[in-house]
Amino acid sequence: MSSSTQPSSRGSSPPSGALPLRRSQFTYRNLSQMASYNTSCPLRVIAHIDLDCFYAQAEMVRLGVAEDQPLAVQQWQGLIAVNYPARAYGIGRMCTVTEAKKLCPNLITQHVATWREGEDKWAYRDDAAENIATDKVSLDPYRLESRRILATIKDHLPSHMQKVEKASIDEVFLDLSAHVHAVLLERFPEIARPPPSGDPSEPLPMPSVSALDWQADALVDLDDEHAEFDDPDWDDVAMLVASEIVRNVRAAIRDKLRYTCAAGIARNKLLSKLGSAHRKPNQQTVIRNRAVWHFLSGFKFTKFRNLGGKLGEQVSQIFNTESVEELLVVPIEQLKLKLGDDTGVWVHNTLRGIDMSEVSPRTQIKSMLSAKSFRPSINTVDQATRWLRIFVADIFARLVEEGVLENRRRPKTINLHHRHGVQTQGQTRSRSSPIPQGRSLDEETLFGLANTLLNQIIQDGHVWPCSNLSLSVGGFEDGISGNMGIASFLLRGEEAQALTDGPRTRAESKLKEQSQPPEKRRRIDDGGIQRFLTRKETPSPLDPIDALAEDNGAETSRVRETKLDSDAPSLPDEGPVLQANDETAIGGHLCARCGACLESSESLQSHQDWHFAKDLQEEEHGRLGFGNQASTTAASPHSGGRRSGPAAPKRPGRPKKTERGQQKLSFG
DNA sequence: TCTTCTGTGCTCACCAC
DNA sequence: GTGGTGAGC
Ligand SMILES: Nc1ncnc2c1ncn2[C@@H]1O[C@H](COP(=O)(O)OP(=O)(O)OP(=O)(O)O)[C@@H](O)[C@H]1O
Repeated sequence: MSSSTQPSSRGSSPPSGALPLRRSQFTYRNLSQMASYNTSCPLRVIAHIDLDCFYAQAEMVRLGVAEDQPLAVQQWQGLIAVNYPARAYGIGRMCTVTEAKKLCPNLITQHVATWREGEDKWAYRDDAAENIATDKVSLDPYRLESRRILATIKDHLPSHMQKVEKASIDEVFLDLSAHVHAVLLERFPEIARPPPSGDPSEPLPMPSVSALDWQADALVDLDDEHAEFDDPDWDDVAMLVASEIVRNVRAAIRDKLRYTCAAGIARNKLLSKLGSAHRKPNQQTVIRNRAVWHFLSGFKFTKFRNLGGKLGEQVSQIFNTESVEELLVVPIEQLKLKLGDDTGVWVHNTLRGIDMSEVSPRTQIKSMLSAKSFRPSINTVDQATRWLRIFVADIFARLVEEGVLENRRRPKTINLHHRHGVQTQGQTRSRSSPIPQGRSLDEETLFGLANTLLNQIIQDGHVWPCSNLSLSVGGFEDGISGNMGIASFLLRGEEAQALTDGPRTRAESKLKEQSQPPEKRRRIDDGGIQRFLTRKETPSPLDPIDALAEDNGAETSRVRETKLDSDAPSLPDEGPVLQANDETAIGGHLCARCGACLESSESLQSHQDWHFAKDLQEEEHGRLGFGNQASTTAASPHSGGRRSGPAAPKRPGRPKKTERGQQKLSFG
């Protein structure tokens, strides 16, 4: 149990006993894997940043109230966010406004902004709570603040190393591996040189430091008895560098925007997220690899991502425990037997803190929804139509804020959801339609489409009473595809970033983990290879990347099959990934530049365009302070894409990905 | 304090068809 | 591609 992720094996197995000096457990290859964001790199460093009581802070900033002023954000009669000073009074999300005020008479309860019929903009209104029947909540102030915060975070990372995933309105993941790699090479010239033997599998020398100075607010989790006896190895140093970066990012957020946040730094998303929740507010937690087991063993596994719902419930029922420690003794065969192969392996890995999921460099939204619950229900077409106007105003304003009108990135579909009946029960129905792409998109067009959808729903009958309506638009991601001239590669900001990181992003989306209900049995199979080879989601420049990602089978199989190691601290990963045999076996089109195999000549062309754009970008940015040439390879598809494998254990049961994973297995 | 709790208002991902 | 569900913030 403990031993698998324990550093117990740390330092005990230098590959070559003949070396005179103590060597790192990591190799030169491991080090260079950082530069390419390889998900199985044992030196990978991921950060999770979570804003403290976000909506409450947003209101504090907007209103300019003192830091220690208790404040809660009100939505109708409930509280949706409570700041820490107010929590000290025992006020929580469950409280009603009245209860909360009783607990703390000094409490500010700020109602969220609302839309109101006849007004052309959302506004903060004193009488919002009494107008639940006519007002519609607007969460836009928080979305706008979220964007400023995201921009500040990005601004504090080197322009070509902004691997940032917006995980929710107030959370981001950062893959700091390449950034940390660059810093390491600068600070430790001895590892910037090539391996003396010329063999990348040679162990690195140990870091030339004997103790690491973890700053006061970087909270290092305690290790068990033996841990601190070992000198720091490169993974510890990498975490330390990352914690400095994160501390600086947090300082920028605080100094420029006046927001505080919690952060977790660890080797993957799973652990960094648990880390950020561990000490709040306004603190950061580092979970060094050697501390992983100790850190996890105290948890209930139901706190882990994807185990908080039905799957977690199922697991705790079957094994009669919610304790990580107790479940760790269950053999993988047993987990596979009871949960299915994929889910069993996924649970086994997750319990050990193993998570190879990618930080997807995505910060743009994919859909937008505007909704209203009716209490009491509404009963006429006229009422519904008037709500549609408000939804459209809301959505249109948000589209404008997104810059959708300027960009070519516009939604492709519009969807109306309807709930029939009273309260939260009742069946739901929805109708969607394409948004015409020829002409410019305006509010009236959207309203017309929404009305058409409403009429369709009405025609199907059983409409009234209606307890909920929502309008959404989606399909944004296709906007950047289309025909790809060179010009379309010369995008700024995030779109350019998306292109740059595309390979890895796409790789992730294939094999990464997904969330899924245990019940859905995944079929291993069938559509397998064909589907794998022919899949075409978006004809975008990202595609080549997909192709690049395809060849990670070997790694995938290795991981899935047990050894928790590649993501485990004790075993630096050797990646089997060097050969391109999978691709050639598939019979694709090879890129002369990086050896990637593309699905078609068209994909190859796009891929080559990508290289071109990437070159331009690098030229523009110039070389950053790398100690050597590593930066060239850092973001290039060859290293990153091919090697980086979604060795991720796939998530619980989901079939589609599972299929792909299975495919990969058959390849590997 | 903690998504062990409410309800509402979101966003994303997956699945069958 | 369309419509339904689940999970999380
Ligand atoms: N079920 C929900 N319904 C509506 N809004 C929610 C819900 N859960 C979370 N939110 C909103 O999303 C924001 C982020 O949620 P999160 O879970 O991170 O808690 P938080 O309020 O930021 O507090 P913490 O400091 O514990 O992170 C919150 O401020 C909150 O208002």
